[in-house]
Amino acid sequence: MQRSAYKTRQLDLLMTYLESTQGQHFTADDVRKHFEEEKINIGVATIYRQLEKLVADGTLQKYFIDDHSAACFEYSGKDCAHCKPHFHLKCEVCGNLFHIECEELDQLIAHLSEKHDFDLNTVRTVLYGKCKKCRNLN
Amino acid sequence: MQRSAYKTRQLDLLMTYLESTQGQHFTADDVRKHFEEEKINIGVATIYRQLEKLVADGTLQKYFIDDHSAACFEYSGKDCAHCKPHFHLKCEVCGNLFHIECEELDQLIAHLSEKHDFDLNTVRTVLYGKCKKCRNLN
DNA sequence: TTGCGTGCAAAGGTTTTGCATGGCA
DNA sequence: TGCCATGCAAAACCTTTGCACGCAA
Repeated sequence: MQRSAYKTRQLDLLMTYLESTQGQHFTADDVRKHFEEEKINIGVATIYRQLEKLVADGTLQKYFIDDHSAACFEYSGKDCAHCKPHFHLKCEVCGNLFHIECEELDQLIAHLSEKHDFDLNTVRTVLYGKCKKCRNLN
Repeated sequence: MQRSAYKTRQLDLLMTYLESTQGQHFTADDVRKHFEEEKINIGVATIYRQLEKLVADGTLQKYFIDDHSAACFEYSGKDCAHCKPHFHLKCEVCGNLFHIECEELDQLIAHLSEKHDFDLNTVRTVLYGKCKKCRNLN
């Protein structure tokens, strides 16, 4: 699916919001609440539909955290399209998202491709675990 | 949370089913359907409640694949064959899920731990991409 | 004018919860 | 007997869908 063909008021407002998130994750409901606070009426269906399009065209990243809770989105921005492949580490405890880029992971991509015939999608993949701070808590 | 204090008929039946899954993943609905086929009546609530307890006590692992679909469970069992860290590869095209286990990935775990201070949760983490069959389609 | 985007409400699927009953220890 | 487990149905929750209307190009 492509990004919306039409430039609508709603898409404009949504993009402005996305840019304000500064790479932090948010849910569809966060978006809804944001516009509710701003007293701007945008239907939930529109939010879900636009987010889905933005995920499809790579502007947003979508991933899932715990339980059966809401999906998380992250705006990587336009610049990110030109970045080297990098990974996301998500801490299961504090929820922080870390971006890492290193040779070891490039090797992993090559390894998966050569030995397991698998083309890794680094944008979508999120590595879950415990970060430095949280691994030392208990 | 601890495993059930009481040994009930339902828990017994459930454990038997889990052992039959041989480390393959399944959903709560798979369990429900299994007992439906066997003409054994076990309420959905019971299934969810027992699965949750088994996750809490480490007997089951729980992870999430796609979208807003059902959670996946995996029985690691007493048999250590399935206890070893392994990864999930999910093909974004055909939807197949592959379980892989290899030295390269063990190294990745060590690398993340040592260099990035990150304890990877291999069960929860799902690597997305294209499998052998699907990468050759276009 | 064309057809995509929107809003509303209803439906859909998965999981949780309230409450009375059943059953283990 | 005391509590936990169960079953049922309803509710909760997030997300998708149908449909008529609005609006960009």
